[in-house]
Amino acid sequence: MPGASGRTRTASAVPEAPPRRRRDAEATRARILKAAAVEFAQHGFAGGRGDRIAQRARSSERMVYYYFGSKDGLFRAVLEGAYASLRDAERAVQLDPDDPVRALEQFCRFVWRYYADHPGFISVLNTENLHRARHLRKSGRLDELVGPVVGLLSQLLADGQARGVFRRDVDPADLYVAIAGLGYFRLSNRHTLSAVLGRDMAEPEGLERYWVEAARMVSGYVRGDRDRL
Amino acid sequence: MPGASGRTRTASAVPEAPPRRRRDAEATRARILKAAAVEFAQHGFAGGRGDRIAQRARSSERMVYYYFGSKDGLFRAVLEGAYASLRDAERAVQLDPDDPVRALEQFCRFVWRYYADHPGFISVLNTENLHRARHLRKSGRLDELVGPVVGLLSQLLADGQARGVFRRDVDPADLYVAIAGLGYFRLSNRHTLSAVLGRDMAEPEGLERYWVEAARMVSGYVRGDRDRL
Amino acid sequence: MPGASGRTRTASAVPEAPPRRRRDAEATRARILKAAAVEFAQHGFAGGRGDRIAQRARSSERMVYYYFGSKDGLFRAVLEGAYASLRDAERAVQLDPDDPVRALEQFCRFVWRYYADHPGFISVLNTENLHRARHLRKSGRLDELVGPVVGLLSQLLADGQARGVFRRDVDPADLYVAIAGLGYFRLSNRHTLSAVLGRDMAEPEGLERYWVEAARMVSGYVRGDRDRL
Amino acid sequence: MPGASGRTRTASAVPEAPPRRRRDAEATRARILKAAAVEFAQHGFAGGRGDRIAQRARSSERMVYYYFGSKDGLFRAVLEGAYASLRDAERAVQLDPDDPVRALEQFCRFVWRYYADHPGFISVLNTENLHRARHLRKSGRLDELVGPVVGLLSQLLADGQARGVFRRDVDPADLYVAIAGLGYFRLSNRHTLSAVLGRDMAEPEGLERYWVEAARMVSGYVRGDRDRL
DNA sequence: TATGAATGAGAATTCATTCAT
DNA sequence: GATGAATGAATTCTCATTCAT
Repeated sequence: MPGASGRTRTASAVPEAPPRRRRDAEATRARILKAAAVEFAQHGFAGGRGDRIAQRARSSERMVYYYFGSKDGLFRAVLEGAYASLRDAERAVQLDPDDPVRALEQFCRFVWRYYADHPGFISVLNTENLHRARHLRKSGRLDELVGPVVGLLSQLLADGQARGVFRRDVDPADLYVAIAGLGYFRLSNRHTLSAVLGRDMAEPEGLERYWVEAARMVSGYVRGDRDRL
Repeated sequence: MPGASGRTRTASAVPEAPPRRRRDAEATRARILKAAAVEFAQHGFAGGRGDRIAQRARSSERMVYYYFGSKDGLFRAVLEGAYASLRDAERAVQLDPDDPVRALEQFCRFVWRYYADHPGFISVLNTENLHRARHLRKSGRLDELVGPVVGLLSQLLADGQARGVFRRDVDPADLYVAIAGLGYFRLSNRHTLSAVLGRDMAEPEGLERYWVEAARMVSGYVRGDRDRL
Repeated sequence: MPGASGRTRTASAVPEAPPRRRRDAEATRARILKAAAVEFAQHGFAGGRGDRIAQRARSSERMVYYYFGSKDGLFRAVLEGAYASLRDAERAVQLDPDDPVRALEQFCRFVWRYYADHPGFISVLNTENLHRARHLRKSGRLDELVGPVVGLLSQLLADGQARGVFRRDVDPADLYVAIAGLGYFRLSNRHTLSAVLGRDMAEPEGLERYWVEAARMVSGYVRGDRDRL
Repeated sequence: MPGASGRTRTASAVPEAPPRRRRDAEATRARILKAAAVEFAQHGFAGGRGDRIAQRARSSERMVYYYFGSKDGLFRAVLEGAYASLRDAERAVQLDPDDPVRALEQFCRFVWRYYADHPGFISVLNTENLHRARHLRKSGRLDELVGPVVGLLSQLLADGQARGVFRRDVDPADLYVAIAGLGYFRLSNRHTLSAVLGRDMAEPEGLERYWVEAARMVSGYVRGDRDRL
């Protein structure tokens, strides 16, 4: 658990240990949220257990309710956190401004790598979809959270179109869904796929090879002047 | 349940006999299985409730245990049923034997339509992945169930390659994953996507438009001689 | 606890011990209901504890939910039982058919004695009124439960009026409320009254003396030709 | 709270001083007490919630404990307030000193109207009786609070007896209980009575009609020389 | 005087499962 | 083959209250 390592009881001489604030509400809340993210990612919403969350957060079940009100409230906070993290990452993406083709590949890579690096994100999204997005719809912070997602891709597309390297009849949202799907499914369903195909879907080399081909697929499609099927 | 139908004693000639006990048992079992499929699809494994299953099956919780032993056993049966249904559908697919390009599109369409027509399949797979495929691995019927999935696509690819219309460096399993992902993700995550993108991801016209483009993407890639990105 | 006395483990020779039926659902249910009546009478609805009920019923909390579904359901059952008991008692009252004045006094005595003999009835009614009769209104068995209450008094009044011994302008329902109030309040509020008046309101002699006067009050009023105040 | 008002330090001459702290404290305390009275009247003691009280008082749960020490202490304060209010109202009653019969009716009317105007009083008394008057007995202010209640009626009775219009064998405490019961029960049990009798027991016209008859009943009884039943 | 953080104990209710016939 | 009764162990959530500043 990152951040948890430095929390020693007696203030040691180690200077980078942050001075534990009074009765550190923020830290307690954050630990609970983090623990909940792990728990829900591992077990889903219905399978997520309050006592395990409390234990992992080195807090009590009571505190979970103190800060988040209910299991639903807690899950909503986890979900919002997941979207907020993605948004923050998106804001930090660097896309080559001079080469739309390269930028598109960078975009794909960013999205796919994000999925690979954040298995909890996938799991929480799947769980939320099982619940027909009811937590998300109750959130109120939706607009704030969703961020640039498609915007980034739209710009990129427009840029490529202006430069004449991308076809003009591509719907940005649909393209986004396609790109996401190419990366998401393989990881989301890696356990059943691995069982069925007899090959570990998350294994780095295989994943890299897949991403290369997937990027080719996307790129070819977006540039794809000639293909009429 | 496939294969279960033939388990009746050779039907006697007496027509006015009341529906045989054996039949009732099979029917009860089938109703429970069906109800469980719906329940697990709607609520996941942990969220699935025995009493609701019993009620929907017009049976009792006791019978659920009588026939399936445990909740895990029941879920496994549901999962096996889901794979068996897909396998049966796959066996029935008709692909144009003379036109690999067309056959590839038919293949994509089949897969995607299957997902659209069987939302429970998606949900149960997601649930099983949350559980790291533990039911599937315990199944024992895996080989029997998985069926031709990739085989079909491999053949198709080989055919197209032999005819010189498909590139030769395509990994069938990876292509399968890509195709599946293109169709799966949009439906699997339709609730969060709909909330975020403000557009119903499962709406028929939008879906059709998306499939057209996705098929183009796949087709272009597989044929895609020239594109080196 | 009536009925509980004979429940010996090994069937003794005592013939009046009812043979404990198989896994006696009816008896278990009845024990829980009885225990709940005591608990709610002592502590009200909110103050009533499931574990105490289970313990007193020599059963488990789980069984409470098995038979009554919820705390509200249990309270409703208790309430219905309370009304049903009153109704049964009312049905059994013997009023002098030849002397309305005497019958009226018998009626009062019956009502008041019922209150004195069933402190739990008073307590449960008070609790239900605190809850604005929400359980009663949800009951569905209301008509069946309420029974002859006012009917009995109406008849009695009509009889006395026909014989010329009762005044004609008496509203039966209002008279019922007055009679009930005269007996109910003293017992319902006996603890605060006892504290304030420094005298035990439920003490038999005092109660008897009070009833005599209260009956005089009612009787004088109903016969009370002359008094115009 | 009576007597609490004079606790400010002798007001300084500085007029532009912000509202004094002491005053704020009193006001907060008063708001909490008021909110608690409403809460306990609505939900009883066990059902009364500290957070709702705090919210209604625009204060915090912490303050409730700050001022009243415990839930029991708070309820005791509410109860004492209820009795104090009744006592104050009793002190202000105007009874016709020249006409005992009229005075008796005025007394009844006062008591009954007080109940009708203070439903919270009834509810809190019922709650306290459920708790066998334990808060009242712990109060210590009992004598101070109970006030003239029966005294007033005793005097009235004595006066009427001296004038020869009231019978001499009436016990004042019992008469008080009878009068109170006549008015109390109808309102205390109005929800169940309304459900059972199908008529709103608190509806003004019906209530007035009832009171007229009840007063007749009391008056006839107290004057009631002749009636020997 | 005031308050945000924290909490142990316990509340109602549910879950998957087994017993006994 | 079928079923009603029963249940131990959670599980979510609440309650009244205290701590630390």
